[in-house]
Order: sequence, then C-alpha cells, then structure tokens
Amino acid sequence: MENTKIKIPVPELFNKDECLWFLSRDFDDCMYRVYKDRVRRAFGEAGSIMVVDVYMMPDELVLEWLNMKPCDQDIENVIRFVSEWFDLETDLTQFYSIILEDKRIAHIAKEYSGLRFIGIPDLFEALAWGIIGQQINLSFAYKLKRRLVEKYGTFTLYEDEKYYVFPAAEVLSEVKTDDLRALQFSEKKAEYLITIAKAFSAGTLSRELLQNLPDLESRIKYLTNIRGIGLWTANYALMKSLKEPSGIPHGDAGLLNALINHGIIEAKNDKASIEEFFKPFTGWEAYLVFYLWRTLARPKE
DNA sequence: TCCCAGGGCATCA
DNA sequence: TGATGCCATGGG
Repeated sequence: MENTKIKIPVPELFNKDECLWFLSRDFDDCMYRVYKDRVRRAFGEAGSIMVVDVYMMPDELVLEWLNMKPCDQDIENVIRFVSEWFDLETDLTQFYSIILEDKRIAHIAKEYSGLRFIGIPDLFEALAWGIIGQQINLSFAYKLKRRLVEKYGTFTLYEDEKYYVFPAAEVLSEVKTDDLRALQFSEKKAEYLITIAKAFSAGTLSRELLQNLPDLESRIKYLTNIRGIGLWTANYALMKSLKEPSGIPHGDAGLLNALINHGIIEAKNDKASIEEFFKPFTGWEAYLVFYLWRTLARPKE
C-alpha cells in the first residue's frame, strides 16, 4: 500500500535550507528529527500518533504519512500544524523593505531571505518551553525538555525510533514538584510548570480563551497574572504559538546581545534606544526578534 | 572560580 | 515604577 502524500504550496519568499538549518541548529530538540531535505516528527495525541515526513522542496512541501493512513481530519490537522509551524501564510515583502531602511541590520534581509518564523503551534508546549528556558542556557534547557518529554510524553515507535508528542497538560497537572526536581528542574520552575498544566487542565487557560481577548495588551495581562509567567514568557509564547506579530520578549538575553552586536545599544538597560529601534517595525516586531536571534547562531558550515 | 544564560518574584524605597 | 537580591544549575 502506498503511503499517503499531500503537497502544500509554499509562499514566494521561502528558503527551505534556512528553515531546515534553523531546526537543526546548535541544539538537540526532542520533538523532531531533521534529515537532509526533510523533518520527521509525531503529530496527534496519545492513542493515535502519526509519524509524518515533511519534505522541504524549493517550491512546495510534501507531507508523507509513514505509520498509518490518515483520515481527512488527520490531514487537515497536520496541514494546519505545518502551516503554523513554518509560518506559511505571511508575505515577507514589507518586512524586508523596512529592514533595508536600517543599515545596521540590512544584512539580515539578504542573508536569511526566506527564513520563516518557526513556531510552536501548541500553546501549552510553547508556555512550558518558555518556563523551562527561563534564565538558563539553551543547551541545558533542551536537556530539561527532553527529560520531561521522555518521562511524561507519549511516543510511537517507527523504524526502532521513538517519536514523542509533548506531555498532555492533564498528565503534568498531576505531577509533583519533587518529580520534576529529580529531572533537575528548580523548585520554582517545577511549581510554575505544574501551575500552567493545572490551568490548561481546568480550562482557565487555552488558545481559544486568549484569542477571544481583544488585543495583545489584554492577552499579556491575562498571562502575566499567572504565577511563573512574566513579560518575557507571555510575549515569547504569544509570538511562537499565536503568531502574535508584535510580541517582543522584553529583556531577552539573546535579543539584547544581538542589539549590542549590531551597535543598536551599548548597555542592556537602554530601553529608549530599543524602543526607537523597533518603532518602524510595527506589526513585524516578532519577526525582527526572530531574525536577530538567528544572527546569534554559529555560522553555517 | 567567576560570569552568564532566550526570567520571575518578593522586598524595599 | 525602579532597583536589588534570591533562586538553580550547566557551560565557557
């Protein structure tokens, strides 16, 4: 029996190599595996986990279901997920023209042309990842995430490899802080993570709930009222998951370093210069941050 | 050893 | 509102 394959068109400014490179950059992400021209990961939830290859072609993506034959709903769900994951709906033309107006960063429009904003479509995962990543170096953060996913996530086996889906909020809401301390989470980080798991599980926090709020400011306010979610985490999750275009993770260590590297600020507390720098990028702030993060990575080989 | 890392919170003025 | 100290642990 032939595997199911579905083609998805990509936008005009789409650079498959940049996107694949970002996925496989310096870190070991446990949610997918990257190969030369494709990325393989699990979709769905416990009980019906699909393993799908996403082939990155210059002018289209090809989805191939490896372990099962999907129904129409499965196909629709994966297409939507992939579209959000690689931000396939945004026209980047205006973004690049604004970048070119600022000589300090003009190079990023050319060097990374066609790099899409790589998202985290699942809001719970985005918030959990934000909390995990607070104030620790990224390689350690990825280790913590792997321990969490391998202990509490669900997997399916394909060709002797495990493909995990992120732990459900219902599962993590039952976990105790000592369980996470054993994975080397700090006491507070464990407490924050369990708190948001309980909020999702109880329905007091959800994607729909945030989307029904009128604007970015009210979404940030809603999120930062939750213990463990500050300004940085709220903005990070909103930009990575809800594709909030104007999200800026204020105070982000990497962002500040990128701004220093580009001569935009000299001191990390120079809020006025940062605000001035972002001014022309209304509606593109999140993309700009994402591209500035890109400048921090080691050069491509 | 020291400083930093994709922060957040409590405390204090 | 803003500054300061603390938490917690790996990496350079």
